[in-house]
Amino acid sequence: MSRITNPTAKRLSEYLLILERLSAQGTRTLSSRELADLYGNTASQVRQDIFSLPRGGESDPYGYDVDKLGLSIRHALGMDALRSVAVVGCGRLGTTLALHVPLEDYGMKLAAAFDVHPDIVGTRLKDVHVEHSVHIPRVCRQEQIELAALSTPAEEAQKIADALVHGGVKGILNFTRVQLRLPDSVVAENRQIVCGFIQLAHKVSDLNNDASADALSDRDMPS
Amino acid sequence: MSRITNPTAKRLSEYLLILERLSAQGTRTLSSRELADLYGNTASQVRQDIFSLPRGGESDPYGYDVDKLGLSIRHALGMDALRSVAVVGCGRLGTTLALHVPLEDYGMKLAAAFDVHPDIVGTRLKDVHVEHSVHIPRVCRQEQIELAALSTPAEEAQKIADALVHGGVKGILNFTRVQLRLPDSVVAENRQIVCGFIQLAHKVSDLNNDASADALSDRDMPS
DNA sequence: TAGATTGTTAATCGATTAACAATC
DNA sequence: TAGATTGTTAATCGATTAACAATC
Repeated sequence: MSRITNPTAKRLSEYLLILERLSAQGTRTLSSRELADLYGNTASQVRQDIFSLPRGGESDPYGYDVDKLGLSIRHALGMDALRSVAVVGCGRLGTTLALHVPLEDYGMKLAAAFDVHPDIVGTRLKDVHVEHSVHIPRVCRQEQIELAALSTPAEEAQKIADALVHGGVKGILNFTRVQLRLPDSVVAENRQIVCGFIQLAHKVSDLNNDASADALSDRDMPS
Repeated sequence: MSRITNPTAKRLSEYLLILERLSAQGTRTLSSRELADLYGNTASQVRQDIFSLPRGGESDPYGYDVDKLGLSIRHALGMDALRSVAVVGCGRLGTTLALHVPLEDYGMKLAAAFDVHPDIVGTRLKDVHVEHSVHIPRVCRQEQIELAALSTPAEEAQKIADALVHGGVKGILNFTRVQLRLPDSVVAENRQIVCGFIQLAHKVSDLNNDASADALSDRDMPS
């Protein structure tokens, strides 16, 4: 069914943030070119991405309706559902995830939280009480948890992941620095923050190289 | 120069985490197949990625030396440098970034932190004092900040980004939900956490669709 | 109408996978 | 040696870009 590839899904989720901002500012309509300029890609790619949505965008020579396009994206990306999410590892990062990520706005809700530390177990995070990680399989089944964010120390990560799988969790957003071994029926999305910094640093050096290469070729081949 | 494409750089940074873990566990050597199994891709892709490193891996029919390969990756990704990093927006997320991301292990160091809140300005984060965001341009120049993590509220994000650009910052790791407008000489890497959850949810539905499609075709075409 | 814009197909580009000779 | 493994080139696959008829 959903023939939305991963690169396209990534961009669609980011378009959605842009569309919401525009909508809040009162913009009713925009063209593929305008969205491309805001996002930093090409109008052609924007149209191709929208073309992959089951419902397309809107009308012909007036561009897209901001709100309708947003709804199309939500629908296509499965945000009509209400998926239950657990946060495992309620240290600084886990707490941040639980408190500051607006899951409710995107078809998800925080439905459980786990930790092993006695000072943290029993405290409250938003609408849930932090339970001990030994209860992961039971509570996940009870609450029908579908997705989990993993923000434990590296040492526990694989064991916790195994427990989540036992609990019937289908997707893990992995912030730990270990590569999880999971059955084929469960997907992980890696979000090691340090890798973000590394990739950024590489992009910056790349930019410098390009720039000096350009300068060089400008020198070598005078127009 | 650096003909390392972005997909390859992403994987290399993740290989590096795996290699460090193996090294700590005492593994001295591994083959492209072993790394592929751990990472979840193909041996061919691992070899292709390593082939793109200026220094290759190591020796012939014995696989790669774990530590040397790690060093090669570090070198290729520019971690020999010591890049100065600033965190802007020292709320929960910013504090987490400053305190828990092991920048020092990857050729970076926290060299400045900024916020606008009176209660936060003047406090200490690791080795730096949090300064008021109005001082961003000056302090960034002083401290030669190259990279910044942006974890402010959405409303301030663009203004802060402009200030960072004025301060000579070359790369921004953007955790805010706004798409930054930046000159061509500055790169951004978007890390909106909510998009991570959305993409994970999409992957999960995709998996379900595949599974039911498989079941269907199993039914339709008996072997 | 003329101009702008989409939807969609075709062409190009880049990234992944396959293949295999060389090596130990 | 035989078997395993790399380095590297070639083939395939998928994603991006270009093109353009249809539409208002």
